[in-house]
Amino acid sequence: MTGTGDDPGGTARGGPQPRYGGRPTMKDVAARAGVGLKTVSRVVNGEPGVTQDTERRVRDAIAALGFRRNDSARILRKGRTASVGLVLEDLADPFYAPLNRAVEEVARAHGALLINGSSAEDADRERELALAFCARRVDGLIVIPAGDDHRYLEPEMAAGIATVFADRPAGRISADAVLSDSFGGAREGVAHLIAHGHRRIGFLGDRPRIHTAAERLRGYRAAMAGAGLPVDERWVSLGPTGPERVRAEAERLLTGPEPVTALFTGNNRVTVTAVRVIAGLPRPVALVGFDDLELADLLSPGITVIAQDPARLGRTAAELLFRRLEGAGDAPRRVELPTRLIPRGSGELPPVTG
Amino acid sequence: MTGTGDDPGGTARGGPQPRYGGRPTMKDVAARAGVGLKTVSRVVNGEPGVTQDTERRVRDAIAALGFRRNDSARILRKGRTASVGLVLEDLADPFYAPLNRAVEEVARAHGALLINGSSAEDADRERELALAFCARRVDGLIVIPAGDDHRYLEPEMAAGIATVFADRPAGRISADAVLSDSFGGAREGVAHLIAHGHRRIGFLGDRPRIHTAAERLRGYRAAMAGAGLPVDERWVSLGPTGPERVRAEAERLLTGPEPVTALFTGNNRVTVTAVRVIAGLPRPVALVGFDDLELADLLSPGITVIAQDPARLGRTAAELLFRRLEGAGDAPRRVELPTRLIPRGSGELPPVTG
DNA sequence: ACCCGGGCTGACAACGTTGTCCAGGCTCTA
DNA sequence: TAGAGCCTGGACAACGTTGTCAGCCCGGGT
Repeated sequence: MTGTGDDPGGTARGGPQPRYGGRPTMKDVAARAGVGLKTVSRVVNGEPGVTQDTERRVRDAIAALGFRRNDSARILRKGRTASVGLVLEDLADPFYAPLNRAVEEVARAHGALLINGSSAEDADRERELALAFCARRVDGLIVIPAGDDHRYLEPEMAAGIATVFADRPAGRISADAVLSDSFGGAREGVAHLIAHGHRRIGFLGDRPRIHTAAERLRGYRAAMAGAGLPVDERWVSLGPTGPERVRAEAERLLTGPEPVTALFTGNNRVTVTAVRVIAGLPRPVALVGFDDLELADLLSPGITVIAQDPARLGRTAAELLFRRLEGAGDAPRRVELPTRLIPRGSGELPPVTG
Repeated sequence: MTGTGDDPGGTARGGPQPRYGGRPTMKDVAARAGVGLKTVSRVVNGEPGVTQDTERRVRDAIAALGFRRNDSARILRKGRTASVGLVLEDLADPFYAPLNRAVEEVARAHGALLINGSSAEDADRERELALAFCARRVDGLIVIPAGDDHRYLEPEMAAGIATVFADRPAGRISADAVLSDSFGGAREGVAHLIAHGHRRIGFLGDRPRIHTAAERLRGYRAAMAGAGLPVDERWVSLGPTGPERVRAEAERLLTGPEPVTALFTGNNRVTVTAVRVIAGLPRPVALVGFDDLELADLLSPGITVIAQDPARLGRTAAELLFRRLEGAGDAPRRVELPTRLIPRGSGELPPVTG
């Protein structure tokens, strides 16, 4: 009898089930409560000017129908979406995940939802995501750049979508950016190795078109130059950070007639691979890595790192974003957050050859 | 002189700039191109029935005004949002981050965006997030439950929002769920310790109202019972997984007159803390942990774990979700994914007392 | 008896898009 | 040359909500 086939009501009890396919609307609630449309709107939004009795009737109707306000319509009408978009490289990366979470917390504190996506270090995909978020009319956008040309965002920013870049600066446009001090951090890390007696230090980093990678390389060179040490270009390896390439490069640097006695690794993925390679060698190799790692203190030796604070990076970027949304209209700002050297053993090993 | 000629190009120069506050709309584009509104819509959506010449005029106008379709309006009109919501415990948790990413990838393959949020293991916050996503009219919802009563989602599900639960089953409603075999995994892990000679095995887990925690405890008891071993209730510690409590409990189990010789830890956070405690002890303590850890193989001894595959969990849940969205209407399904024991050393240590 | 003010309420337009439907002009055929 | 049929383009309503504004009712002041 209650066939699912031609019975429109389907789910609930009897009563005036509205509109076959969809959900009840304020109009339906109004009809059931015997009030006007706008009165329902007032109740739903907690606006004043509704008597207790009317409000009760409306609330009963809402409960009976299972009404929930359609935010799409609300957004269309009001123009603000109370949502921010975040484009990052990889949601699953242990460096970006805390950043993601920090942005979420700030958004939440401002009553906004978070839409996010991974660019997979692909400029086209970054663009595609950012523009999709803009089409959804996010109020603001935080971008961790994969590409190096962000002019495509100019119309959106001009149209009022606040945009903050994080971890890396924007390319070819002027915009807010929140960065870590990659140059200073790398310089400090390499200087630390030099201070422990190393002269032949390898650098394993990401492709130099990535801003942070270029900065870290610059820091490496600055530290070497500052100590009056030459850099053999064969000690420098830049490229994709997949385990295979990094493994091969690490092995190349650490074997052969004149191996390096220490490695500086440019980010967490590279560090992990390098640690695995070193673990397979008979002699100890000093290592300092950029980015902290969970459990880094439990290895023997512990891994000495230049730690960034990804959560702080995200929080700072999000706070700047919301300040912009609240009207701060001064010139684009560039915030640089400090890094911190955490000595744990691997960076304090003396040079060993052979 | 390029083709754009003297026309106001990108952002904002002269020209018929419409509507002071906002962005250009299809109406503005239509006016500028000298065509009807619907023709613009057709061009934007790649619908047939527009001559090349007209299309060019429209595209020029779009470029000149910096028009981008407002997806809020589109969503309102079409009823589908091409977005899915994901409620999980913590975006930054190394277990959930890959799950998040996997859901994103599947959503992307289906042309949908992802909205997500962290419940922080709080039932109210889970509810708040899920309902906020519903108000945005996500097409589907993936929930990693924090609470144990999901009846609040019934109206939404009845109204057509497909919902899949992941990692833990729904409470008090019937719904799709994708789980790991917590019971079997824990039983196997504890049996592994027993097989290596342990008789006094401690269990450090999360609050038992969390389904996975209860299942893992059940697995522990089953393994002990299966070997005919008694369980001293002082060996079992359930509660919040903050480092302080876990540290105190681990120390309690491992010291005193009759300490346990091995630990089974109920999730990645607990494992990490337990490893730190053990590292501070003079004698070796065998350990098997639920959930894999990055670098677990590099510790000495390596950490033996029961590995789940969080990415697969997310992928499976998302695929099931989209199957539902494409119309699969059969009864709620419960998928259980296997776990895998990865022996690395810590689980193979013999019992040592003292 | 009349008017005024304030508190409630509802009718209506608007947000920007898409689906429906019809008009006009063209080509093709008889 | 007229009629049929196709192609292109536009007018209009609808999606569900909120802002504006006007109307109603009631009590109190004149």
